Amino acid sequence: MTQITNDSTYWRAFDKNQLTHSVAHYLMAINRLREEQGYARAIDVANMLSVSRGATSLALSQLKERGLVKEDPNRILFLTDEGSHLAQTVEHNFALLSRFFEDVLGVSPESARADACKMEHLLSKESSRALVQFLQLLFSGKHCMKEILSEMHKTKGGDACQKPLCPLCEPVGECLMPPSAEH
Amino acid sequence: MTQITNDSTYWRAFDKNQLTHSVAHYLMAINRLREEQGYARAIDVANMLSVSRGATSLALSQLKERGLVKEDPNRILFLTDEGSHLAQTVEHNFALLSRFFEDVLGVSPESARADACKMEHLLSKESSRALVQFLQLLFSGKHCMKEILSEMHKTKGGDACQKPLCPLCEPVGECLMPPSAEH
DNA sequence: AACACATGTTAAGATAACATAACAAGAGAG
DNA sequence: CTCTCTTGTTATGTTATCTTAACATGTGTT
Repeated sequence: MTQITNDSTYWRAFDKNQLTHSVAHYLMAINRLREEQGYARAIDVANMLSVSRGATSLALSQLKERGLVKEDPNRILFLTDEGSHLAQTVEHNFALLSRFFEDVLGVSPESARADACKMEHLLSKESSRALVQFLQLLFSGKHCMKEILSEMHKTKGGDACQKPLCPLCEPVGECLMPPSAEH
Repeated sequence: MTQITNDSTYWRAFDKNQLTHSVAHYLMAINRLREEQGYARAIDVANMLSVSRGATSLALSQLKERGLVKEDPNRILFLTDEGSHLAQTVEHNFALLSRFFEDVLGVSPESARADACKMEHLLSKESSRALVQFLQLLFSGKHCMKEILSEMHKTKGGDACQKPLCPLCEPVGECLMPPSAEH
């Protein structure tokens, strides 16, 4: 019985994510290119993501195999329904998360977007749906929702909690507030 | 001018994260082992994370090089101050995120933990601090905070918004609520 | 002392992403 | 028609993680 606690193998769910950060961005790039310039070629994707043509070529061939991307006879790329659906999901998650970080938590726009970008492809559908509900509620304009939002925006830079831990930190046994030093 | 929009190279901040998902878990494993059984050897870490001894040996030698882990003459592992600090940060982020998902958003415990585990090492300090404040506020017991929480817990499974988009979805131009299909 | 088991290290191979660079193929310029 | 530029593909190398398997070492038992 060497194994005392078991993180077991669960922490590696991360790797087995069907949707990689990089895959998500290839799909979204195709999406955006088609919206913004009407079409997407491999070179356009490479430029938008600032990766080499070689990397793009390899990535796209996998995406074609997986049935997420196709191309027409002139090598114009497009997303299949499945690819399109995935891209949209990730875009929505990005919108939700950055909205939450920026407009609810009051984090700086750059940091909000950076964090959202890192997590956009990791949010489960369940959490995504719940987050939509939550944000709808907060932005419903109701009295106490406004109160919360204004409270968050004025109380910049909270403090660590003291000896009797606050209701948030109490179950953990120590204050969860990170030290204020920057990154 | 092939480059129309620029995600530029910003989306790859993800990769350049000093703290990898796997590094975070090696550090936390050492931490937990020391707490729970008083010491941590490589084999214990391997067992806890369900990875091979080989992988663990390689990972640990990198962590030693980076000055995050050391070992005593009997090969008992311990974290340096820096390693310990990193581990604690990630643990706190996990606690925060899972608390948010489960107790605020009302997501199932498994899903909450899985999502938190994927994102724990990605949350910026800025967002982490803000999230602490926000949760402190929500759990402060104040009148309208209770209202919000109870509202979230009864309105399970919200709906897509209709023609005049709700204040949340309006800036995006489409409803952000994902389809209710599982996964 | 000799063998075996537990633990740690090292080697070789896999996968996912990237880079660079060489090669291929089509399109327009002359 | 040939030359060149653009675009895409392929070959090779790198980094980070993981696996399996072979090797090394120490400790305890007989």
